[in-house]
Amino acid sequence: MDITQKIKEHIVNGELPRGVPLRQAELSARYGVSRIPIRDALLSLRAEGWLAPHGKAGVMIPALNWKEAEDLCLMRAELECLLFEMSFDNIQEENVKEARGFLIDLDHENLTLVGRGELNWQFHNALYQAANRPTLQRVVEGLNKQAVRYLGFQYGPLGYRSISQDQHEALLRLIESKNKQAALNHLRQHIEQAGKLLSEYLKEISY
Amino acid sequence: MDITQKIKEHIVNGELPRGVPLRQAELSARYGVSRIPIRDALLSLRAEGWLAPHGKAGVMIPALNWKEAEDLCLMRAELECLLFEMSFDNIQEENVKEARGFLIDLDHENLTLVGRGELNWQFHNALYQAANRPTLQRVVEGLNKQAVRYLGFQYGPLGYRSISQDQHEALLRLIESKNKQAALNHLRQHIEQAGKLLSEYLKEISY
DNA sequence: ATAGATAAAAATGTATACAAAAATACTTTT
DNA sequence: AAAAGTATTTTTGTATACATTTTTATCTAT
Repeated sequence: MDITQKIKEHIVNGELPRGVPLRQAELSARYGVSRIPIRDALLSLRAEGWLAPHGKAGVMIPALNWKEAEDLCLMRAELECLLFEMSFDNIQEENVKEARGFLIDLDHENLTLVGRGELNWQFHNALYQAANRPTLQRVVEGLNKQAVRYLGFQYGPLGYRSISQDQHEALLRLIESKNKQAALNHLRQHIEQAGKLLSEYLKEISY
Repeated sequence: MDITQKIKEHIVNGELPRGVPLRQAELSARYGVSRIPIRDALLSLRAEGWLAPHGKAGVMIPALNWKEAEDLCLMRAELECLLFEMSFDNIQEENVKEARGFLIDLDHENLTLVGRGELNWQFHNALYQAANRPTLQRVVEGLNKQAVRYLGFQYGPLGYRSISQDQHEALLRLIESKNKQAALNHLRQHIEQAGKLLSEYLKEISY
């Protein structure tokens, strides 16, 4: 397994400390590799928004906050709906079938949070494939992968898992019935609702 | 000057070859540093969309294409308007003054393309500062910096420079007169027009 | 005591050397 | 002549060692 993925996992499940600088030498020892691949991982993670600068040269795990959660969901709502609209008329049975496959995988227990986040993205992505818009798709992918950092809350205290699954299934049925406008609205609501739930919760616990 | 910036400069002005794999050893010799900082730069540039994978391990400079240009402008239009709206009511005189400063800098000749792109972003960013939305701002920054790759066309064959400057000045005046809706519309048009011009042009020359 | 300057330490950045993987050239076979 | 397999070369990935920068601790002056 790739070091970058391991570090992500340890960020979401709290095995790595927030707010304090992550030291390359420590990580190097922890993961049993030299500092070079660690540096590569830190560079990538910083570019993806998983790490923030600490001081002049160090990095740290940034605190989760409602504003970021809200921004990520706002952006997802705007861009994913745009992408979904571009895709809708070209979606094939095969795409829906693929998406349903990921939905089944998501029902399994013992998945890591990052793994669950990955499947969640692959479900959505299966529906965007038909848009044939690589750049838009890549940015949306980035947003989804950043949102994974908040999955611990959504699946933990917020018990969002079954709601999410139901909405996903409903979305697939709207696609199959070729109801474009309803599907678009549903997707937007799906994303916005998750965002609201999450940011409200984060606002509460930070007081 | 940072290696990453140098490579960006050489990508936009065509000093580095498109489509073929960039070899770390070559770049290492060219820029007079070891392969480690080169690898760091390539990793960052790939994360920012300046480089694409080539084969299993290499990277290359991707071809410019109308679809990407269009996507970048579509995303900028959606997200920047959102950010600008959040910012508008809190924009201070000082912000406008700062923005005007960047506008003056942009009028100078002998600027590199990347430098010009940087100033262009700083102009826009000065107006978004008041939104206090770091995450949204960071993503918008990423989009703007990717768009720099296309600046060679906009400022070259399309002669977009003076049009852009005029629109920037007009935008500032709309802000000063506190005409929110007009300012929002103007910003959206400013971005969408640039996008259309660019993608139409790219479609033409590729046939 | 506190602020600033200076020295020690710890951490990051870079170079070189080696290992692993990938791409290429070359056979061999059909 | 084309395809598949193998050997060779090239290229990337990683470890170790060293240089530079940054941070922390200590000391001095007010």
